[in-house]
Amino acid sequence: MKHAPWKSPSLIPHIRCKDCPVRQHIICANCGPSELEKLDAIKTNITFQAGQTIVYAGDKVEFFGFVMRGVAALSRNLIDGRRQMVGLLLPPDFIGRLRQEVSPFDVDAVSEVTICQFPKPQFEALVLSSPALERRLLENALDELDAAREWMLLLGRKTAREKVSSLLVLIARYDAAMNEHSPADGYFFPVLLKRETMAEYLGLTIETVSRQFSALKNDGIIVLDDSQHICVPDFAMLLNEAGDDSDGGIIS
Amino acid sequence: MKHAPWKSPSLIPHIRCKDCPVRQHIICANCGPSELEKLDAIKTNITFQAGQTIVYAGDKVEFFGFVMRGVAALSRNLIDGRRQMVGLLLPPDFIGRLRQEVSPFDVDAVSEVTICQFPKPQFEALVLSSPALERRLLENALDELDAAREWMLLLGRKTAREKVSSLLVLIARYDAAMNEHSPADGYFFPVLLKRETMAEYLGLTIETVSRQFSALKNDGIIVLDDSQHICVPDFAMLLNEAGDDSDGGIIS
DNA sequence: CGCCTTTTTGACATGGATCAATTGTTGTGG
DNA sequence: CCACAACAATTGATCCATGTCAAAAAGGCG
Repeated sequence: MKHAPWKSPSLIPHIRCKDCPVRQHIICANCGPSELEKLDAIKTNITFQAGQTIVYAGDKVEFFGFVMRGVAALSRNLIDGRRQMVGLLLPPDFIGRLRQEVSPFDVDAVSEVTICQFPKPQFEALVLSSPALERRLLENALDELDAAREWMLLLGRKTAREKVSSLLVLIARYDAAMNEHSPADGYFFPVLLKRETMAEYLGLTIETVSRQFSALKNDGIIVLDDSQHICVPDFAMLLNEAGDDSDGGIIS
Repeated sequence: MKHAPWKSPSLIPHIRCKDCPVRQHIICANCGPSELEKLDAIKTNITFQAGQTIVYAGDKVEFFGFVMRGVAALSRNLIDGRRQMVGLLLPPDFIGRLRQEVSPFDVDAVSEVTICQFPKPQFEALVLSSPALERRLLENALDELDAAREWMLLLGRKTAREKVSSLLVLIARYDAAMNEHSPADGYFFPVLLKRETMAEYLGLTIETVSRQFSALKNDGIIVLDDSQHICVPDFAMLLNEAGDDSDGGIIS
């Protein structure tokens, strides 16, 4: 992930804000036409390939951006190279930190990612002048905080089997939400992440993740087509393996 | 913690906003005298004893509050009673969630805690009318998010010894900050948390926490007076045990 | 002093990490 | 279409950090 062969990110044709595919869900949702014009004037669209690093931990971050498409991840390292993913960024999450010079995380593209970015000073000015924008940022931050805390429970207390099951539930739900329904029995979906990425997210090793997949398969909880496509015959069984308290909130 | 003997929380004499000890650091920092009057009219001060639960997970939360004094904690449970602390609340952190009915966490008092609370509807109206207040909330949320992510690295990848060392660094820094300086060699401080609470925070068992204290003591990293008071002869040594990347951000 | 809670320590079990080998997959050039 | 290289995933054998169970010490307090 961190050392993928270098390709430069590609500047893609400018997408006008009024034509933005995710505008309804992003910060600019409440902007009027004149504000959209202003945004258009200062933004840039960039696409990164899976595996590319968008920001290195310790880098000075000169921009502020939104994930428009794809999945990005925040990760931190310990001295000896141990690595933990600490956040997933899905549209319309934001990259960058108000009033903070350097990034405390690596930010990298898990899948192909398109971001919409703004020069930091101009974006900060924008935030000051738009309470609606600020409200958006606050709600996004609170959602991410809830997700982070959910994940702390997983990292601190769940077994490997529960961790892997929880991740599958998360992915299934996200995939279903993309298609505007809920995951049901027999649900079939692609996992998109490779074992290494899952391991970084779950605080496990690749080998343990793989073993848990095999175990869940043997126990009939999941059916593996190839290693990236999964069918869940009985969704309640999978949920049960995830170990969550029944009244627990929705994951992410 | 969860089953401490019941005492009712005490309503304490109303502290006027203009006399509030932490006002500079709290959301009301930017309010003028007239706004303070308004706040005074709707707020309540309550104190909880160490071990009392302020909010139970799943409860409907009717108020929105700020920690004025003491330490509170957010925790989540798995079905079988495994328990993980997912956040520490120190002044001026807030309790409650905009636009969210029920609490996903237990909130309980680690030490004696005084909170300043507002009825939810009125507080939400206040937020709508005050961009400064909203800005405060956003910054607080982003700080908590950073802290949560730092902790995810600890939970997912650190060894027991690194976890305990990290916690000691965190506490020493907090204690030092309270006294307006930085922890130096020979720094002496009280830990305030009992082993059980540390274990819940670190994703460990009580026994493992205790063993790591003994090990750190034997290795001369710390000197234990009684089990709650610690001296760090060489702070750099302790930092080294915490395993953080040198360029890593400040914890919490 | 005796009761209760907290902490420490010991003996042992085990889940997941580590090290290593094998198999499967994808892409490339002949 | 095959051969080969690079990568991804699985599986096996072994080790060790941490959990578990149990008992002993150390405080705190009426």
